[in-house]
Order: sequence, then structure tokens, then C-alpha cells
Amino acid sequence: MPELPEVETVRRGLSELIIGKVLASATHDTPKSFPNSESDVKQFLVGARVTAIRRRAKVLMIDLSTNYSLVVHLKMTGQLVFVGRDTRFGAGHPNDSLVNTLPDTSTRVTLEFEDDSQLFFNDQRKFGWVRLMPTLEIPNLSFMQKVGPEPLEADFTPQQFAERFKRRARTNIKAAILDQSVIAGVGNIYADESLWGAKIHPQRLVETITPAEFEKLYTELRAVMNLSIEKGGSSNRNYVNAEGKKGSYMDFARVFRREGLPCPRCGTTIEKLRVAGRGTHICPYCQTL
DNA sequence: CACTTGACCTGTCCGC
DNA sequence: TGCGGACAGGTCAAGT
Repeated sequence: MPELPEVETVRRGLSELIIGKVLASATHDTPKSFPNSESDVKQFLVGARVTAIRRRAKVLMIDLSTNYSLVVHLKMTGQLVFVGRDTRFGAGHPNDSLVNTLPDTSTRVTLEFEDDSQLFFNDQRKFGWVRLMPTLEIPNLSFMQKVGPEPLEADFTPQQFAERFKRRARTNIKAAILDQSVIAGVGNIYADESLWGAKIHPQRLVETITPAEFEKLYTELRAVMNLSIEKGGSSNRNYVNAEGKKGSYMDFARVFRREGLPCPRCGTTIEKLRVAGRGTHICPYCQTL
């Protein structure tokens, strides 16, 4: 999916678009995408007002006035796209947005508001889900119990960052940084980008990383994620924001999906390898074992 | 427990 | 063109 910057971009967009709106209905195609019963929808969603939109790691929470929340995980190809009443009834919308063609074959859940606007959950690969549950029970989800700290929080220090990796001392740094129980929200793009920034080879064993290297990795990770949020996230293929538009971080990526191109730092040709089961991009000169 | 691999799905791209 | 296989931004469950 969508990693932390993409989910945060969706959160900010949705906050502008749907807070205060009242839900009228929810429909879905498969229970895998939306497991709740009709009766749950009727009792806790229909007539409920959207009060807040929150994010933890890569999970979004749309809080409702019924003290229930729509919890959303976009996984690899999920999208949450808002279609306003005017667009829906034919007033049109810029051509660089998805909204003119929704719903489509990837639409899994359709939420309608009382003002006739809509929110679509699209997910080509069906890994993602939307789930209606009591707001107070969200922290009890097993994912929430084990997820690590938010890396962009102001009070998150380099010392805390390094400390979190001790639990994964004997694996490679790429597997560890992708582990959501170590640090929240890092996925394949920002793992590669930050490791390149810190000049750390992704297959280095965690126990061999020096304190100075951890500090550099902390700084680089925060920098690439903050830059990506500023650019509206990365749109490799499927990702779009709440208005159906792509983000531009990929224009600024330095190694991710740039195999065969020169390293922006030294000019050496960027290579692609497989680490922790994921496609991994490195500069073989800047990042060595 | 820590670590690795395969499974979950659909679509697209690349080589023959 | 057609077909098969690899691969895609993420987690889980199962295996060692």
C-alpha cells in the first residue's frame, strides 16, 4: 500500500472533505472487504456523523458520532476516493482524477452520505479491508497492540529509534525496518530510500549497524517521509489521494524503481536485488556489506 | 521467541 | 499476438 506518507495524505484529504457529513448507506461486494452485517450498518453507520479521521501506522480510522469507527487498511492497492454531489451528477471534474469513472471494477465498498456525495473504497487485489467497530475497541486489535512508535512524532528520538531494533538483532536491516512492530508505517519505498540516504546496505545485519548509522538512518527516514507527505505521496501505480489524484514523490525518488539509472550521489548504476522477499534498490558503491 | 517463506488476489509486463 | 511466469506500495499464518 500506501505507506505512512500516502495514508497520511489520504487522511488529510478526507478530513477536508467528509468531516461533519452524515452517512446514509454502505454497500459492498465481498465480505472480505467489509465483514460487517446489515444490522451493524443500520445501527451504527446509517445516520452517523463523521467526527474525526485518524491514522496509526498505515491504518486509517474514520470516527463516527455513534462511537463506532470505520477502520481501513489499504494494503497494496486500496484507495479511498471521495466523489462530491456535483461531480456525481455530471458537473464534471478535471481529467487527471479518477472520480469521473467511479465506481469501477475495483470498487469494493461504497459509502453514501445524506448530501448525495460518496466515498469509494477501491481495491484491485482485495487484500485491504474496511471494518466497522466500536471506537474504544480499536486499541485492542492485535495489530494495534504490537505496532511500534510513529516515526514522525516530534518527541520520537534517535535513541528510541535505535533501541527499537534490538528485538531484531540477527536479521537484516531491511527486514527490520519493514517490521511494523519495530517502527510504524515504513514500507518498501521509504525503506529503500532511507537506506540509500544513510549509505547502509539493506542486507547488513542489524547487530552490525553502528549508533552513528542508526542516527543517520533516523534522520533520512524522517526526511524522505516528510518530503513525500509534502509531495502528496508516491504513485507507483495504484495509489491516489482522496480526490482521486496521484502523488509526485516518485519524481523525487533516488533509488526506488530506478535500477539501471545513475546514483544521484556518485553516478554508479543503481541495481535491483531481492531482500526480505521484496524488490530492493541500492547503489552498489554507496551501500556495501 | 526470532526468523523466513508462502499465501492471500488481480493485473501488467516481459521474454519466448 | 499468445502464453507462462515473475512481479507489484502489506500483512499473516505457518514453517524451521
